[in-house]
Amino acid sequence: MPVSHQTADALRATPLFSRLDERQLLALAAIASPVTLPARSSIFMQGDRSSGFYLLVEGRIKIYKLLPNGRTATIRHAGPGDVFAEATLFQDTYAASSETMSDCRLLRFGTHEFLDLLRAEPQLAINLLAAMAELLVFLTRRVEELLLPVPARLARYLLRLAAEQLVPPSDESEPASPGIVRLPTSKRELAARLGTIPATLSRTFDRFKRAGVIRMSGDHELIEILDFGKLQRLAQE
Amino acid sequence: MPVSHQTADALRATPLFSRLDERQLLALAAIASPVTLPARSSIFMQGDRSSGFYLLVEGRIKIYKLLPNGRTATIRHAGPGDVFAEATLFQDTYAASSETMSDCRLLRFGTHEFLDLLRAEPQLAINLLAAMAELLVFLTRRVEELLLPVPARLARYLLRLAAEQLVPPSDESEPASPGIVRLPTSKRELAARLGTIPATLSRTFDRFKRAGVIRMSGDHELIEILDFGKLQRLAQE
DNA sequence: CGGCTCCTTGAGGTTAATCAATCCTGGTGG
DNA sequence: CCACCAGGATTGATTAACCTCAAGGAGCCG
Repeated sequence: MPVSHQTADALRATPLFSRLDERQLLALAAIASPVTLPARSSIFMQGDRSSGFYLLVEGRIKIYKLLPNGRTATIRHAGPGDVFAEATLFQDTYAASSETMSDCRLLRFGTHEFLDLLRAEPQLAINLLAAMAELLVFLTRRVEELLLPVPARLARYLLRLAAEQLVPPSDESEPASPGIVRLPTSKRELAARLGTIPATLSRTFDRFKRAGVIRMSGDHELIEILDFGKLQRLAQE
Repeated sequence: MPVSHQTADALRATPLFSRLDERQLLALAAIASPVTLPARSSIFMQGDRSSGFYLLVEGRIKIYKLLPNGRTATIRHAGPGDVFAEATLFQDTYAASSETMSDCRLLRFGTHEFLDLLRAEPQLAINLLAAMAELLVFLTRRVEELLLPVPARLARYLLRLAAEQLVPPSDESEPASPGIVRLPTSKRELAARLGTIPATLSRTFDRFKRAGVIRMSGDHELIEILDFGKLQRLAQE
């Protein structure tokens, strides 16, 4: 079984490529280059000449921009099944930088080859449009959120996390207790993701704790939400 | 000459629909509904059931979200030739609200009809992808900018304005003097667009004036950039 | 038991929002 | 022609949020 076989499996599991038939999947697999990277590797840098976009098969990555003052603006995080740098299909340089946050397996699609495929397969183009539409909505919300105070941003993040983890793929052990969420990143990364700094995030968590909204057990990545109502109120600034 | 004829003209002038042949343009024109709105009209509201997306033929509009605290987050402005609410093709409600900032002529494309066309015309899908890619880059920059201090945001805005107005369609009288830009919106709208409030914007303009970076003549919408270098430095935080 | 790295806590300063006048400027009517 | 009015724009004083810098834990691995 050639590499492209397991590649096709990964493609099949991706919303972007669902609704494609075997023939189309194989054509895709044929132009996909598998990439494996350890944690904290740079995938591409803002301004680099674009060489294609990526499907994240396994691991977590972040898209960010370096701010002139040395800080970094995290645009978004991505996990398995997510596609990133799609915009590069129509731009000749990357508009942001990207780095793995854990060990990652990726598939890279060369711009030219993928565009050819796109022209031949309307369904693929439409799926990509749908994926980009989702991203647009996400970024729109992101802009909105940055105008809210930090506690509201954190509250919204926690609520979203809770909503996502309520219906988990659940091929895992824990039955995902309603009020308990697991932070998928370090506090440092979360602070960046929320547009703030670790110190402020820490204090905000503390305020939530003292307000009886959340509780943190020994494991610092587990957060129990005690009062959804209050959290929702906090999310409204 | 039916309405669809002048509609087709408007379509032809739009990047999104360039590269389509006559037949395709007419098909598009057939499903486009002309809409005329006076200034300050609501086009759609966040949460409304989506009824299609828009091409702005004439005028200026803004896309914004109402924040829980009463303020509003301006996501972006749009002008003639711009398309907005494209994401709605794949979402069943509008993710943000939209309002005219001046008298406007628009073309509305119904979701269902446009999707049909999209399936039939790969080139159309690819053009739309390109447009969405551009928007993604724009929103990415927008997220980044909101993490910069207000003076840097204003500086970047002015620099972008200057860059745009350097190569104007120039079917107008003024030869677009190198250092003079015209604000396309009121200060109030600009403040919202920059994620701040009029008072702060005013003070920031004042700082720029006192630093010898800009000058404002009698007409308050005209700004002369005296020191591009300093402005660029300000844009870097 | 160091020596990491990550997170937290503390003191202080800066930015920008808020609240509230005041100032223009253009339009209106006396 | 000028007084007046309404809107936006500016300015001022104050407050609150949050960043900065810096010092302490706390866990983890050699």
